[in-house]
Amino acid sequence: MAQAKAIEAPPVEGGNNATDRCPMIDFVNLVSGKWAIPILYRLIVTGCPIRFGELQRAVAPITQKELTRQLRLFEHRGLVYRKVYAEMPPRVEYEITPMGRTLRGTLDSLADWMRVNASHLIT
Amino acid sequence: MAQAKAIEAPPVEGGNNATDRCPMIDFVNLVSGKWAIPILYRLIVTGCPIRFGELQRAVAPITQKELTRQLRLFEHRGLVYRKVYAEMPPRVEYEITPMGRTLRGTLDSLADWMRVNASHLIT
DNA sequence: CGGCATCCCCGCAGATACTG
DNA sequence: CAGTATCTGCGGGGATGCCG
Repeated sequence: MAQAKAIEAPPVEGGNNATDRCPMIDFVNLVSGKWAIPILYRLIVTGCPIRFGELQRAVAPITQKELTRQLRLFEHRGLVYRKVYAEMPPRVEYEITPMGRTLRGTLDSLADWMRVNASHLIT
Repeated sequence: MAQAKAIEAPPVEGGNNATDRCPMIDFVNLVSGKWAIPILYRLIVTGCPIRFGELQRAVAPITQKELTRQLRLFEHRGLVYRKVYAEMPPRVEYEITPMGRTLRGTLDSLADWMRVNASHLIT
């Protein structure tokens, strides 16, 4: 099931893109960076549209630049919706997409593991 | 470093150590870097001692330097055993620890998600 | 308020060569 | 074969300032 015989990667026909290896590499490429997972997880547990500023406070101390960058990446990859309201002052809301939501179980598991083992790990 | 201020850390009951924030941040700190998760996962699915060279081939195309660095980090954190044989030529074997092994379910889930969704994701 | 633009630092990570 | 040393770059990501 979750086996990965990476070494002798069977030659995939056609111009398969870079996702021919271990799925872990794909995952790291997808959520690389210090803030990607925390942002995603926040959007998932929130579950409803959330404003930029509120999100930033929730994932503090991230900078606006980085939060914007990551959100744009997620939007481009179909993990996050972005909704702009033509108001004054401006309002922008972000929300996890159904596909993004399917990460919930995995990320919960991850968070649980971390909560259990954080105290045993040397920093 | 990423210390800054604990903006609005909700008071957690009991003795509260350095891991007072979102466990996701701890996780990213633990396995930051391009190769950490692939290496760890490889050691987990292998399940038995594996030589340095073989591990490197399995997680190709990682460099020796990076593989050494990550393995040392994992060893220091109690996720990986390191066993040196006084032979000629030298032989060093690495193995996942029981604590590291407990990550299996989480990482399997992660890999499964990636396999399912890789094709839907814009690179 | 959201989000570009700019400047800049530092550490991940690659390439290469050398040692026991 | 495993590991170290050195050089190098690239980009993540922080700080600040301006604009609609």
